[in-house]
Amino acid sequence: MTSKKIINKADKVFQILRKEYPDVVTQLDHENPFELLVATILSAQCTDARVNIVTKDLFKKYIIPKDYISVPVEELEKDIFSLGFYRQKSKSIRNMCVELIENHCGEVPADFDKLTKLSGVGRKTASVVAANAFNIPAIAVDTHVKRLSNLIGLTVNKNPEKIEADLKELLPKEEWKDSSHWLIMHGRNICIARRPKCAECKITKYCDYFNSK
DNA sequence: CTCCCGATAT
DNA sequence: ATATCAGGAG
Repeated sequence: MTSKKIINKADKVFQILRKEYPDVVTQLDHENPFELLVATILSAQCTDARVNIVTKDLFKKYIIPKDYISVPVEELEKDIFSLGFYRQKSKSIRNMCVELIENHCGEVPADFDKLTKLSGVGRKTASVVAANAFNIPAIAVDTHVKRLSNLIGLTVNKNPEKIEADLKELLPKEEWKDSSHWLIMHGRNICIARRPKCAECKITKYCDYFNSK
Protein backbone atom coordinates (compact mmCIF):
# COMPACT_ATOMS: atom_id res chain seq x y z
CA MET A 1 0.00 0.00 0.00
CA THR A 2 1.50 3.27 -1.12
CA SER A 3 -0.23 6.50 -0.20
CA LYS A 4 -1.05 9.14 -2.81
CA LYS A 5 1.14 11.56 -0.89
CA ILE A 6 4.20 9.37 -1.34
CA ILE A 7 3.41 8.68 -4.98
CA ASN A 8 3.20 12.43 -5.63
CA LYS A 9 6.40 13.05 -3.66
CA ALA A 10 8.22 10.34 -5.60
CA ASP A 11 7.12 11.81 -8.93
CA LYS A 12 8.50 15.24 -7.99
CA VAL A 13 11.72 13.91 -6.46
CA PHE A 14 12.62 11.57 -9.30
CA GLN A 15 11.75 14.21 -11.89
CA ILE A 16 14.33 16.50 -10.30
CA LEU A 17 16.97 13.80 -9.82
CA ARG A 18 16.48 12.56 -13.39
CA LYS A 19 17.35 16.02 -14.66
CA GLU A 20 20.19 16.45 -12.16
CA TYR A 21 21.92 13.17 -13.06
CA PRO A 22 21.10 12.55 -16.73
CA ASP A 23 23.78 10.02 -17.62
CA VAL A 24 24.14 7.58 -14.77
CA VAL A 25 26.29 4.46 -14.89
CA THR A 26 27.95 2.19 -12.35
CA GLN A 27 31.13 3.72 -11.00
CA LEU A 28 32.65 0.26 -10.64
CA ASP A 29 35.21 -0.28 -13.40
CA HIS A 30 34.54 -3.48 -15.34
CA GLU A 31 34.68 -4.87 -18.88
CA ASN A 32 32.33 -7.84 -18.59
CA PRO A 33 29.67 -9.33 -16.29
CA PHE A 34 32.20 -11.47 -14.42
CA GLU A 35 34.37 -8.49 -13.56
CA LEU A 36 31.32 -6.55 -12.40
CA LEU A 37 30.27 -9.48 -10.20
CA VAL A 38 33.70 -9.65 -8.55
CA ALA A 39 33.88 -5.86 -8.18
CA THR A 40 30.43 -5.71 -6.60
CA ILE A 41 31.24 -8.42 -4.07
CA LEU A 42 34.40 -6.48 -3.23
CA SER A 43 32.44 -3.23 -2.85
CA ALA A 44 30.62 -4.31 0.30
CA GLN A 45 31.19 -1.70 3.03
CA CYS A 46 33.67 0.15 0.91
CA THR A 47 33.66 2.86 -1.76
CA ASP A 48 33.74 2.23 -5.49
CA ALA A 49 36.81 4.42 -5.80
CA ARG A 50 38.81 2.09 -3.56
CA VAL A 51 37.50 -1.02 -5.30
CA ASN A 52 38.63 0.40 -8.64
CA ILE A 53 42.17 0.92 -7.34
CA VAL A 54 42.38 -2.77 -6.40
CA THR A 55 40.61 -4.21 -9.45
CA LYS A 56 42.88 -2.31 -11.81
CA ASP A 57 45.63 -4.84 -11.09
CA LEU A 58 43.34 -7.66 -9.93
CA PHE A 59 41.60 -7.99 -13.30
CA LYS A 60 44.94 -8.29 -15.08
CA LYS A 61 45.92 -11.20 -12.88
CA TYR A 62 42.54 -12.98 -12.61
CA ILE A 63 40.66 -13.22 -15.92
CA ILE A 64 38.27 -16.16 -15.60
CA PRO A 65 36.71 -18.00 -12.61
CA LYS A 66 39.40 -20.71 -12.70
CA ASP A 67 42.09 -18.09 -12.06
CA TYR A 68 40.72 -17.23 -8.60
CA ILE A 69 40.74 -20.89 -7.58
CA SER A 70 44.18 -21.62 -8.99
CA VAL A 71 46.05 -19.57 -6.37
CA PRO A 72 46.31 -20.22 -2.61
CA VAL A 73 43.51 -18.41 -0.78
CA GLU A 74 46.14 -16.42 1.12
CA GLU A 75 47.33 -14.92 -2.16
CA LEU A 76 43.87 -13.63 -3.06
CA GLU A 77 43.48 -12.30 0.48
CA LYS A 78 46.66 -10.32 0.02
CA ASP A 79 45.51 -9.00 -3.35
CA ILE A 80 42.30 -7.53 -1.91
CA PHE A 81 43.49 -6.82 1.65
CA SER A 82 43.07 -3.04 1.56
CA LEU A 83 39.32 -3.31 0.92
CA GLY A 84 38.53 -4.76 4.35
CA PHE A 85 36.59 -7.95 5.11
CA TYR A 86 39.28 -9.56 2.99
CA ARG A 87 38.91 -13.06 4.43
CA GLN A 88 35.15 -13.17 3.87
CA LYS A 89 35.40 -11.64 0.43
CA SER A 90 38.19 -14.01 -0.68
CA LYS A 91 36.20 -17.02 0.46
CA SER A 92 33.04 -15.71 -1.20
CA ILE A 93 34.78 -15.05 -4.50
CA ARG A 94 36.45 -18.47 -4.54
CA ASN A 95 33.20 -20.27 -3.74
CA MET A 96 31.32 -18.11 -6.23
CA CYS A 97 33.84 -19.07 -8.94
CA VAL A 98 33.46 -22.79 -8.14
CA GLU A 99 29.68 -22.40 -8.39
CA LEU A 100 29.95 -20.59 -11.74
CA ILE A 101 32.08 -23.43 -13.13
CA GLU A 102 30.01 -26.28 -11.69
CA ASN A 103 26.51 -24.88 -12.25
CA HIS A 104 26.76 -22.23 -14.95
CA CYS A 105 29.45 -23.35 -17.42
CA GLY A 106 31.79 -20.69 -16.02
CA GLU A 107 29.46 -17.87 -17.07
CA VAL A 108 27.66 -15.31 -14.93
CA PRO A 109 23.93 -16.16 -15.06
CA ALA A 110 21.73 -13.38 -16.44
CA ASP A 111 19.05 -14.11 -13.87
CA PHE A 112 18.38 -12.40 -10.55
CA ASP A 113 17.40 -15.52 -8.59
CA LYS A 114 20.36 -17.51 -9.89
CA LEU A 115 22.67 -14.62 -8.99
CA THR A 116 21.43 -14.44 -5.39
CA LYS A 117 22.18 -18.13 -4.94
CA LEU A 118 25.90 -17.50 -5.54
CA SER A 119 28.24 -17.21 -2.55
CA GLY A 120 28.69 -13.66 -1.34
CA VAL A 121 25.82 -12.43 -3.49
CA GLY A 122 22.75 -10.98 -1.78
CA ARG A 123 19.92 -8.90 -3.23
CA LYS A 124 22.02 -5.75 -3.54
CA THR A 125 24.89 -7.39 -5.43
CA ALA A 126 22.52 -9.41 -7.61
CA SER A 127 20.60 -6.24 -8.48
CA VAL A 128 23.76 -4.36 -9.44
CA VAL A 129 24.90 -7.17 -11.75
CA ALA A 130 21.46 -7.89 -13.20
CA ALA A 131 20.78 -4.23 -13.95
CA ASN A 132 24.19 -3.07 -15.11
CA ALA A 133 25.54 -6.16 -16.87
CA PHE A 134 22.32 -7.57 -18.33
CA ASN A 135 19.84 -4.67 -18.39
CA ILE A 136 17.41 -6.62 -16.23
CA PRO A 137 15.15 -4.17 -14.35
CA ALA A 138 16.33 -4.09 -10.71
CA ILE A 139 16.78 -1.66 -7.85
CA ALA A 140 19.93 -2.12 -5.79
CA VAL A 141 19.22 -0.93 -2.24
CA ASP A 142 22.58 -0.02 -0.80
CA THR A 143 23.32 2.26 2.13
CA HIS A 144 22.69 5.40 0.04
CA VAL A 145 19.39 4.24 -1.42
CA LYS A 146 18.30 3.15 2.05
CA ARG A 147 19.35 6.40 3.74
CA LEU A 148 17.83 8.74 1.15
CA SER A 149 14.61 6.75 0.82
CA ASN A 150 14.12 7.03 4.57
CA LEU A 151 15.21 10.68 4.90
CA ILE A 152 13.11 11.90 1.98
CA GLY A 153 10.19 9.77 3.07
CA LEU A 154 9.78 7.58 -0.01
CA THR A 155 9.23 4.67 2.37
CA VAL A 156 8.66 4.15 6.08
CA ASN A 157 10.44 0.78 6.04
CA LYS A 158 13.98 0.19 7.27
CA ASN A 159 14.36 -3.28 5.80
CA PRO A 160 16.24 -3.11 2.45
CA GLU A 161 14.03 -5.74 0.84
CA LYS A 162 10.89 -3.82 1.78
CA ILE A 163 12.44 -0.55 0.61
CA GLU A 164 13.20 -2.23 -2.70
CA ALA A 165 9.58 -3.33 -3.05
CA ASP A 166 8.30 0.14 -2.13
CA LEU A 167 10.56 1.87 -4.66
CA LYS A 168 9.55 -0.59 -7.38
CA GLU A 169 5.92 0.42 -6.81
CA LEU A 170 6.82 4.08 -7.22
CA LEU A 171 8.67 3.72 -10.52
CA PRO A 172 8.14 2.17 -13.95
CA LYS A 173 10.42 -0.81 -14.64
CA GLU A 174 12.30 1.20 -17.25
CA GLU A 175 13.56 3.51 -14.50
CA TRP A 176 14.43 0.97 -11.81
CA LYS A 177 18.10 0.84 -12.70
CA ASP A 178 18.60 4.58 -13.16
CA SER A 179 16.61 5.47 -10.04
CA SER A 180 19.03 3.65 -7.76
CA HIS A 181 21.88 5.44 -9.53
CA TRP A 182 20.16 8.80 -9.03
CA LEU A 183 19.80 8.20 -5.30
CA ILE A 184 23.37 6.96 -5.05
CA MET A 185 24.76 9.98 -6.93
CA HIS A 186 22.71 12.34 -4.77
CA GLY A 187 23.78 10.47 -1.66
CA ARG A 188 27.43 10.78 -2.55
CA ASN A 189 27.37 14.37 -3.78
CA ILE A 190 24.72 16.16 -1.72
CA CYS A 191 22.88 14.03 0.84
CA ILE A 192 26.13 12.81 2.37
CA ALA A 193 25.73 10.51 5.38
CA ARG A 194 28.23 12.32 7.60
CA ARG A 195 27.00 15.83 6.72
CA PRO A 196 24.09 16.36 4.34
CA LYS A 197 24.48 19.51 2.23
CA CYS A 198 20.85 20.56 2.51
CA ALA A 199 21.75 24.08 1.37
CA GLU A 200 22.76 22.68 -2.01
CA CYS A 201 19.96 20.14 -2.26
CA LYS A 202 17.28 20.62 -4.91
CA ILE A 203 14.69 18.32 -3.41
CA THR A 204 14.40 19.82 0.09
CA LYS A 205 10.87 20.94 -0.75
CA TYR A 206 9.86 17.29 -0.82
CA CYS A 207 12.21 15.96 1.89
CA ASP A 208 10.74 14.83 5.22
CA TYR A 209 14.11 15.14 6.95
CA PHE A 210 14.67 18.75 5.81
CA ASN A 211 11.14 19.84 6.57
CA SER A 212 11.22 18.36 10.07
CA LYS A 213 14.42 20.15 11.09
C1' DC B 1 21.31 -10.61 16.18
C1' DT B 2 26.71 -10.78 15.53
C1' DC B 3 30.70 -11.04 12.95
C1' DC B 4 33.66 -9.76 9.32
C1' DC B 5 37.62 -5.43 8.94
C1' DG B 6 40.76 -1.55 6.39
C1' DA B 7 40.56 3.31 4.81
C1' DT B 8 38.84 7.78 5.19
C1' DA B 9 36.36 12.14 6.65
C1' DT B 10 35.25 14.81 10.44
C1' DA C 1 38.25 9.11 18.74
C1' DT C 2 34.31 7.93 16.04
C1' DA C 3 31.12 7.23 12.23
C1' DT C 4 30.77 5.55 7.82
C1' DC C 5 31.87 3.38 3.49
C1' DA C 6 27.55 0.93 -3.35
C1' DG C 7 26.59 -5.98 2.47
C1' DG C 8 26.38 -10.86 3.27
C1' DA C 9 26.70 -15.10 5.98
C1' DG C 10 25.85 -17.79 10.02
